[in-house]
Amino acid sequence: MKGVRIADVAQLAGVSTATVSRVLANPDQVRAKTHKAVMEAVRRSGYTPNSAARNLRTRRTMTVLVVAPRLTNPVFAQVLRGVDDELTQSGYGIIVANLDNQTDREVRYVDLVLSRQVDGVLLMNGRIPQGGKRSMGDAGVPIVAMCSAIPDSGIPNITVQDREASRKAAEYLAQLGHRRFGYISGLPGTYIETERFKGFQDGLAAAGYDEKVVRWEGPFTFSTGVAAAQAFLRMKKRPTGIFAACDESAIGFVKTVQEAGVRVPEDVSVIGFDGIEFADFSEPTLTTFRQPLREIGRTGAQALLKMIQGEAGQVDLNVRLPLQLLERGTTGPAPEKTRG
Amino acid sequence: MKGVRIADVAQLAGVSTATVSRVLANPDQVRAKTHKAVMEAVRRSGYTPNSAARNLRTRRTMTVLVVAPRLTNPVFAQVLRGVDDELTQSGYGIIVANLDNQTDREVRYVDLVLSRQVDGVLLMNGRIPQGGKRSMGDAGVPIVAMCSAIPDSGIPNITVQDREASRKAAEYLAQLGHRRFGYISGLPGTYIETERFKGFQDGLAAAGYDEKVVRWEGPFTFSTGVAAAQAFLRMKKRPTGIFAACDESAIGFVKTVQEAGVRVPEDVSVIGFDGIEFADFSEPTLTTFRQPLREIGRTGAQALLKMIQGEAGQVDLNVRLPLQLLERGTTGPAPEKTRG
DNA sequence: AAATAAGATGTAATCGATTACAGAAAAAGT
DNA sequence: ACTTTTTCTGTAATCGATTACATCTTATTT
Repeated sequence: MKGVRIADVAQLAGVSTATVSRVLANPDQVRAKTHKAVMEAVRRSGYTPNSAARNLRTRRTMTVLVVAPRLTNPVFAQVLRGVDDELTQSGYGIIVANLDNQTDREVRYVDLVLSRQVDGVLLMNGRIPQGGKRSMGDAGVPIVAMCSAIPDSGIPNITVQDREASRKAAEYLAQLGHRRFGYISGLPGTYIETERFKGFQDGLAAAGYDEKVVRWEGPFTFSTGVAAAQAFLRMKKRPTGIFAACDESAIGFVKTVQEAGVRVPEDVSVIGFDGIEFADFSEPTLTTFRQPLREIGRTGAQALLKMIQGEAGQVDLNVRLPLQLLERGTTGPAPEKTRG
Repeated sequence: MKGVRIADVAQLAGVSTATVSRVLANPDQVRAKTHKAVMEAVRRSGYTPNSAARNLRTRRTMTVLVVAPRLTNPVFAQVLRGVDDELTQSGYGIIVANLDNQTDREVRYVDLVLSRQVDGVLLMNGRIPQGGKRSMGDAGVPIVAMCSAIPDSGIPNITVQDREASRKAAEYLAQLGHRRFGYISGLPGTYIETERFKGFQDGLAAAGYDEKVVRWEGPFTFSTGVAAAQAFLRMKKRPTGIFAACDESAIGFVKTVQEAGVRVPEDVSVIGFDGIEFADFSEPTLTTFRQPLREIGRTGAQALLKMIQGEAGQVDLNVRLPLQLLERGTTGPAPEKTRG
């Protein structure tokens, strides 16, 4: 309620506001004696700079917006930690936009950016948020995409080798003797989903089994896996090698088929994607690709910081980090009778 | 890069900056004709108000800080959604502080509040963040606590009936015939943890078995459950009724003992706390108390908004929401031989 | 000791929007 | 047509910190 201003501190220390400002921003431009007096006045008055005034004058906010499609998805929560590591260290603050998978939530964050409340934006939602006729890109604020690239946007992106990993998933299943395949998608139409599906198809084609893949669609959630499992259970001739575009779907699938008496991995093998912590605790432990989530966040934040500092030229447009296949409990040899 | 100012719009529309400002803030104070002309100029120029200037002048930021102990914990992510529901509707923005269980991360958010970058604070970490000699409470900014109360602070809090539920957990296990009990704690010393442990003890006392409870300590994580399970497995005379202060620990425990050949719930029963989505997909499905997480968030946000609007008197100091016991797969009758 | 350079500090303009107050225009009343 | 009232609009102060520039000290060189 009080409102201690820089002028109050200046008066208390017997100097000008300019000097107080210097003490706080460039301590070495000021004599030791003055410095001490000012710091004492700051302490006594309990002064904290008003950031609105500072932002107005400096035209910087030292704040970055991070857009997540859904924050309850551990993947994004984890990437966020990496972002936080990096930005905190550089003195930047973070505003998190949780879209909860609803595109109409984008609007308000467009305003946030256009009204210059942030110095940069990190997107994990795979598209440039729009609102009315305005786009987040209009402001000229630096943007970096993480997890998903944004095609034809020219926006630097930090992703993983989705395609390569998905291809490997197909090869791995084929090698275990599986001949009928199922694919549980992520949100249809998204870049990330498309890449993973293509990779899986490529892998099957390379192994010579691309004809036989059943595809179940839905968002990146548990419920998609549950729905896929229900469809699976209704089939007469079931696939035995399943690849899910995210761990949550994979786990939803496993749990649901198990309840119907199908054994994993004896009757059906399942591979997930992401390597969320929870995948270590499903039963059986989920075979999956572990993403370097925290590193994605750190790398993205580093790139953004460079752009904010005007070194956009130094930023790689496409960084693709490798994934690690964790061979665990939900995959095994195909059941004898189904082998090709 | 451009920087369209309100003065530019005013010039374009042939009016004063005051009028432009009015059109945007109080459209009914201005003639229809003028309104139209200004809106047209706004559209043509692509004007968006500079929020730093606005915040400086109005002394409000329309932004709220939400402090979470750990964002990868689905409990807090879920509460955050409820907060978001409410604040977004009222036009407020959200800054999320993810402490990642490290107290030293509090510091920067103290500055954030003291420098008036937010109009209010929602705490989920069970304490008032401190930094240096300053406390987040010093600024006179409205604060509301969620999930955990902050004793002796006078800060309004929205919590659940932790104690009542924990007591019920004890009664439930006792009623199933269990006579030897285990308790997997949350972060020792926290209000929430203390409440849950006390409740569990009370319940055991009421049933007459309070002598026999083993306590394993650790934070609210999977790994605490894993460690508890390892200790459990080393015991000669093992408890059969386990209550965990959070679902993640419960799941970590279940998975780990299962790997060692212990059957759940035949050999040991486990009750969790929280009702995270993941608990629906563990094997067996976790018996737990479901918290109304989103409602906690909404209620907390509503209370904070009232305080911001100067109606602090209208705010209940202690709101305690009920929990729902989900009786599921990880609990069952005590093994015959152990019955008392 | 004087001249010059380097360093520290102060003055005042500036960032961009809001709003109290005054003044102009329109509407209503006589 | 002329006041009076009501409704709009403009002028200019204000929010609080930063910083270019000027001025005044202190240090260095000759």
